[in-house]
Amino acid sequence: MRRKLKVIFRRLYSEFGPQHWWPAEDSFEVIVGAVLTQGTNWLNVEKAIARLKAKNLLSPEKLFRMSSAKISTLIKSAGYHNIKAGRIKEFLKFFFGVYQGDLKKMSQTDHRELRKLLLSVKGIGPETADSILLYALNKPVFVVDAYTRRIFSRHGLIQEKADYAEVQDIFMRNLKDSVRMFNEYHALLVKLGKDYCRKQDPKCGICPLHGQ
DNA sequence: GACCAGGCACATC
DNA sequence: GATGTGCATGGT
Repeated sequence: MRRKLKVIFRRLYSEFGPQHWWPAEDSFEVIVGAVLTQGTNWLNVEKAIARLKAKNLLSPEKLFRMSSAKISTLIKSAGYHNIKAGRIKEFLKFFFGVYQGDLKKMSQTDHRELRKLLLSVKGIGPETADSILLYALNKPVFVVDAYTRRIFSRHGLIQEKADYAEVQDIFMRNLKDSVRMFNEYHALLVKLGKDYCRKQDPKCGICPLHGQ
């Protein structure tokens, strides 16, 4: 598996090149984006982020002071907006309650401990927590998403219903503890997923991993 | 109009 | 513990 994971990475990297993830200007934007993208097309997330930015409201302090109802109207394009507004507020309550809204302070917590804390926030599950850890705070955790599962199960490398921790373990046991590698690998899987491995994509059989 | 998208919590069996 | 369902907009 170790070798296979490396071969797949090299194949994807030579096909698509560096992905420069996460597509955001700063860490807080990553965090908001990580919540907004839950079960949602990234294009719809971008619209919501753009709206927050246009109104100069994409800051921890401003959103912390804002009502959920108000946040909800601003992020409408991202879908599930009532739910997600509440989730953003829940995160901010935790963030200000424990770290006074200071990203540096949060980043100083051991990442395994921080992962547990993030998972205790209602609305933050494993993928969102790991996205925050890896892409906002540069911690060495591998992010598993729907594309990762679909791609690897279609290529016979994992069981279709393998759970999150199981899939994550495969990557983290077999790859070096490298933030840069985890960052790029996940981003490349999403790229492959979007281009070739959507739910009923006829191109799936001719993706760049075919035959690997 | 149908189907899908970078999840998660909660109910029910 | 597994499986199903609600949450919702916008693109293809």
